[in-house]
Amino acid sequence: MDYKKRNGGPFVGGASQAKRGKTAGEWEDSPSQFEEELSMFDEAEMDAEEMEGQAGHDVIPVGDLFSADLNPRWRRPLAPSLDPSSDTLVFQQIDLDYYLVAGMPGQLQGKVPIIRMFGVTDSGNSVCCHVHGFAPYFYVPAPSGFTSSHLGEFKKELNSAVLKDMRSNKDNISVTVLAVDITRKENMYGYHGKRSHDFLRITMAMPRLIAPAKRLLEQGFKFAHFPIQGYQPYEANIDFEIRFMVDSDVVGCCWIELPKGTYKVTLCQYEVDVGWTDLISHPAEGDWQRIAPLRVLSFDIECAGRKGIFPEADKDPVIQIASMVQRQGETEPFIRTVFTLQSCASIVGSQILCFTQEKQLLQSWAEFLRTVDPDIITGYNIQNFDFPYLLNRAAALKVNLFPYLGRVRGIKSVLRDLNFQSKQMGRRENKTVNMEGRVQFDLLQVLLRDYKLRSYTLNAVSYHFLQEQKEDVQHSIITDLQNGNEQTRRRLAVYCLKDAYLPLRLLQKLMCVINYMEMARVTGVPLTYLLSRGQQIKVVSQLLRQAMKQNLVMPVVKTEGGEDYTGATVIEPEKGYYSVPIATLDFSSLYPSIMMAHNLCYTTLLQKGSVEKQGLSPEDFIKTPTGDMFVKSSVRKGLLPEILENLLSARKRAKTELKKETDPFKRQVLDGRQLALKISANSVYGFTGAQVGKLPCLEISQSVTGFGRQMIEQTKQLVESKYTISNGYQGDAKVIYGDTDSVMVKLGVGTVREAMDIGKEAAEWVSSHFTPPIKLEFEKVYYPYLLINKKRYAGLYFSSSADTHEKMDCKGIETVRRDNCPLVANLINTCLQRILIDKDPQGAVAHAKEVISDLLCNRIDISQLVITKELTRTAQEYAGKQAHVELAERTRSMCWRTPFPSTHNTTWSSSCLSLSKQRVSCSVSSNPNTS
DNA sequence: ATGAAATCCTAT
DNA sequence: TGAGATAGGATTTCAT
Repeated sequence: MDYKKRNGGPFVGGASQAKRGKTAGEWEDSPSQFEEELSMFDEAEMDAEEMEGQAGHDVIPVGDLFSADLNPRWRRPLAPSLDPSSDTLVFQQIDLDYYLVAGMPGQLQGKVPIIRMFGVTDSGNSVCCHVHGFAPYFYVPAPSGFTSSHLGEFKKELNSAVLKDMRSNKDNISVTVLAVDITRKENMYGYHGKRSHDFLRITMAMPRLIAPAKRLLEQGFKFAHFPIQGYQPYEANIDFEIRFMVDSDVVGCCWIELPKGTYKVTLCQYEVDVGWTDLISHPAEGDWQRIAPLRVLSFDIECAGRKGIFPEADKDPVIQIASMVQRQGETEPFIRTVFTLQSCASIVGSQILCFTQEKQLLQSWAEFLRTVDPDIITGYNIQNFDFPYLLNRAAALKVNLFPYLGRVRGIKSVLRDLNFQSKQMGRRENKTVNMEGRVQFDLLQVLLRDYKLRSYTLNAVSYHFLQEQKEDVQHSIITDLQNGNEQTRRRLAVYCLKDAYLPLRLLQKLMCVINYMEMARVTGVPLTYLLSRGQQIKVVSQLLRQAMKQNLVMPVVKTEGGEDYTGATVIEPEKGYYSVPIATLDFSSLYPSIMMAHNLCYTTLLQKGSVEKQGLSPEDFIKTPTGDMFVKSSVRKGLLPEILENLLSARKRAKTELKKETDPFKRQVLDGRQLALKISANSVYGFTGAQVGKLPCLEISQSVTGFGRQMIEQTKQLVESKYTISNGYQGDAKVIYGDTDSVMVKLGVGTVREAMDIGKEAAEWVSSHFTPPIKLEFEKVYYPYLLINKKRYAGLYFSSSADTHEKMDCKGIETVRRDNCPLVANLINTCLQRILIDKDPQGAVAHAKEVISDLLCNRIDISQLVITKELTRTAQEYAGKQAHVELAERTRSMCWRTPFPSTHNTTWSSSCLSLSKQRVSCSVSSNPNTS
């Protein structure tokens, strides 16, 4: 039930320590390791391919003009010609949007939406596929007495109401409602005896007309002789892209086939048109799990800022842009270039293009991007810095051909501010740049979403994941390097290249592309949604797909924050130091398995009075611990349990396939898949409890936690009742702690081996008391174990072997918290090691005293105390604020308190852990004068 | 001085 | 116009 990957341990914090700056003159001495790496690429290519008169390390002085023809390798492979009447076209779709065009013949002056899918074929050719004929729609229940004879009147009245509602009608639309049909559907919210009703399916001309039509019908609508009434809308809040994907069974990043004779080619590298019912979507199974050779571009820019001032696009020039391009699945970038302002000495393994005018540099780089035609663009903080800066700079210099960065000719890329806020991530101001057909994969955003780190600077992150760092160039000297000679500019170019290279390496190491693609495939949403939207859309997408099979429709609910509901139980800990093995038993996937075991779903919920109304007998339904009622699966199987079963069985399949698979690339895909499936299963519960959400249902979420509370209590009692001396066991078992889905048990045995054996037996025995698929599993043994408080403990972790511990596991203690400086984390960590590993509490106390005394006597270099109190603050470095660290207060009160009741007055007693009370506090202040 | 409320970040 | 959940410890800030 953890939602986020964790930072490995306390010591990676050192990553934020930059190498000491080199002094001037040291630059030219010896090539850096990175330069050697670059030159290796060059050699590899010299061997691999005949040089096409285009050396990899050329310096090209492009004085005025620039031509993509100079660089044949930038282009995509030549596209074999395609005959729509005899060839099928198969491609992997990676992005999807829609646009409006002047309407079909017969429809005056209106506009219709066309879905546009972008993708890549197996041979690496790009595809832009226009999907015609799909229109947005929503549902309302048909009023009583409604027959097909009323359709015309309803449509006419709604159409004129929507027209009247429009403030202006610039497009001169005359038809807003395209069609109204009667269809049998059932509301998915609540069990009503499987009775379907007449619904009106209202098809609108454009996606943006859905909202006004919905509002008008909701507020009260009158037509023909029917009385004025409000209509409950259904599925009127579904993004058009999702609507299309659900209806045509397309999932994110799946392969699409256009059979021969169904499409036509209109333009260049496979720009095709097809009807929406003609395209074939392949489920991501077997061969269709593969990934096309996507082009991934990573880039970084350098600006010549003024001393101490963060670069401003209207004043400070862009002086270099480094780019690296790699095909997904390959290990090295095949394009490595730097565009520089003024001359620059050559760098083996990369191509340098020098410009005398900044305007030409910018325009040429845009041309370069369009030529390379990347499917995915990455970099570090490109979303909030590089792209906005480039666009603003191009606007300031009036480089009019610059801001066309997408794959659709003529669409200008514009900068917009976007406010994104969620309870999870707080309020975050973001910028966006539209780039049709390309997925922007800003590595900083990925890391902020998926990893909890102490620092998010590129340097720290690279060190953490790659044990590698940036080239050593201080921001403050960039302008000086630019104003020097071609050697100093070369130094800058190497730095810039590395900043483009590191994101590429990280993307590969963390398998971001694969993992995100698998998530898109599993949940059915476009790749871009995964980075720009929250968790809910993924559940909505799955829910709609499952609902459609059963003719169920999803209501639009008004979002209204209500009362919080009760969550999980945390068993009161028996605090203390345990020098005996403690077994830990966990319910695996607790919340998903509760929902499956008890068939909890919107479609099975019995609302007030339903039992009587449906005439249900007590065997037909259950009453949950919170008093809510749901029908059993024998009456109707819920959608959510179905979704969860699919996810978990698919995960099991992926894991068995993973065991068999030997190809490393396919293994990565499978591993990404099983991870995506697990995360997806865990987010279903959160969706039902999200009170400001698309379809909250507190009856479900509070029942889930209610069952959970009951189960953990029962588990405690079962274990303590069976494993007793009177039942022939070595000791009386005692549950000393438990949180949500786990219990820590002192079994009264002396060895890890025994604790494991009894633990396994106990888990199995307890499981038999619960409804499948609920399952309690033995997970690990802690020996010894230090239980400080609720959600705060540490212990040596045994699971695979009874002989050696795998790690020292710390939960909730300062060592894992990022709001402490590393000094405190290190101190506590050392103390814990003394206590748990060396079994020497006096040693721990001695160490703590020593550190404190060193601190008080100024024997500790306070530059060690680089802290990142919160990640937003680190992120601010990108907004230009230099974090200046100072030691505000050396220690607080030096009191030593006894943390445990005197019953535990063992040698442990005066625990060093009380040091957390006197932790060193550092304050971070903004000081622009600091270099 | 003292306690309540707000803030932060973790556990699950 | 888009946002997963609650429990809970430790510390800081604010009000009295």
